[in-house]
Amino acid sequence: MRTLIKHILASTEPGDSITVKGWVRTRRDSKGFSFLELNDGSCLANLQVVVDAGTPGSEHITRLVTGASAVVEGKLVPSPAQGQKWELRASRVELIGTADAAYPLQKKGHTPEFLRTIAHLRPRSNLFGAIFRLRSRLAFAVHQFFQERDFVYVHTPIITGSDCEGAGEMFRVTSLKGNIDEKPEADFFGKKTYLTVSGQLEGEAFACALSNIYTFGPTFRAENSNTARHAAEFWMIEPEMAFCDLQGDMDLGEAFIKAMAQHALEHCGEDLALFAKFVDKGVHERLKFVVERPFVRVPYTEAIGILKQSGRQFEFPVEYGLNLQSEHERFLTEEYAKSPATVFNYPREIKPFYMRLNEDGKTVTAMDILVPGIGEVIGGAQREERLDQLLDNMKYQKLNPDDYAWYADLRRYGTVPHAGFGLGFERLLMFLTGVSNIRDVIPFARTPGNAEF
RNA sequence: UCCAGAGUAGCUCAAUGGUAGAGCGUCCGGCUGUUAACCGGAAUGUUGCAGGUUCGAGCCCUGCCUCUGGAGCCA
Repeated sequence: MRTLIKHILASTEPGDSITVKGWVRTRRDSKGFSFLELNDGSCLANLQVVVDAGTPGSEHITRLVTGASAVVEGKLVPSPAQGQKWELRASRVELIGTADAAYPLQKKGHTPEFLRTIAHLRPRSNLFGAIFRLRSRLAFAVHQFFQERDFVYVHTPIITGSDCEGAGEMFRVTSLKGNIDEKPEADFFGKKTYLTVSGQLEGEAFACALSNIYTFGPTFRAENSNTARHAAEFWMIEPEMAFCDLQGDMDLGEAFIKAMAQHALEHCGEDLALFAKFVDKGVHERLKFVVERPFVRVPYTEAIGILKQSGRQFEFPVEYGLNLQSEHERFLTEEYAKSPATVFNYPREIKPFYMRLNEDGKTVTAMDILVPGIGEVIGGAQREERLDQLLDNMKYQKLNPDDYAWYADLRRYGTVPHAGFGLGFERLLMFLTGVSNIRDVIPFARTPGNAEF
């Protein structure tokens, strides 16, 4: 039976007849025997295997090169040399698949840019193995966080028929050939359909029945964004809470980010250490800081005042009614707050129709959580639960109420105050790892002009 | 989409307008309980693509492509 290397390395005592299966990272030959470094992806560390000349299978030792796959049986013994606690003394080696001289991964470090061009092989590198193990672990943490709080996981549709959610450009889904706009009624769904840009509206429907829900799934934006923080396909987490206001929403967002940082520190130590070494020296301090310190909360109007009085020359103007630019967000979180910052109560005119109008008639119950280095990771709001006001908001934003009839029904029948937010999973991962390009925290990135693999 | 920078060996990078190189990797040999081992030797190029200037272009000019950083849009 196969044992994963992470379990072998965690052993407290030696063992007989252990079987490992994995890929050779490097081989060092000595007179009469060889060292193999075997990795199976279960952890960052390799297992050192000692293969004596004459061991069954060792006749193929020269083909057990970097990148080759192998099965090894042997005894786990304490290593007599420095550098590792355990080593496997092989009693049998089986070459499964060799790798020729063209195998592109060297023992030396590669740049993430180069590894991106071989996305099918990069999970075999230390860095990307670590990133994707952490991604998996954090996906688990997301579910754990919400399930422990009695949130119900809702699978919102990926194909959607509403063409005006206002969250960005959408990808068209069609089975038509030729001119796809000519007869939408002849299309597969009998109307124009798109890949979802957000599960929020559907999430609200379920929150208005199951109380607390969350979604966690792929989301698509057809925007021609060419930055290190945008992808055309990304994973979004969207909780929605019935009987909840903006305060509760901000509390949840803050608790969530803290919980994710805490989880990474507790469960991803070995991989975090690699990020600290090669990606971001301060990753541990940053995560601890986020866990320990309360986030700073600033109303939008106050944020504008802070920016104006900062004495700082900004490239973009700071004025009430204008969106905060990257440079403004960066100042607020990195220099003013020196911690994550939550900005709330934004002007009505720069936010979508579904956000709740405040008593002042000018601002809405929106909130953004900004983190140092990344900018916005959470955008959320208390939703407008008053039917009349919702319809008024649609008119204000020049939207057609017919397109949102079912959404308005949620206010027509048993409406409740409710709130939620959206969080980009990849941006969270960037924050937790220090990795600066979104293409490097998603297995196969989809960006403008790039759908390789 | 806009601004800036960069494309040279498998990778990371050198190369006054004048014969295209190094380190690593690869291959061959040696040495060693080794640790991104070490020592010696060898092979490896349409200098991103297409034009232009010049006696001569990796280098200068024009267009295109790709990548990187920043910006916008956002998560």
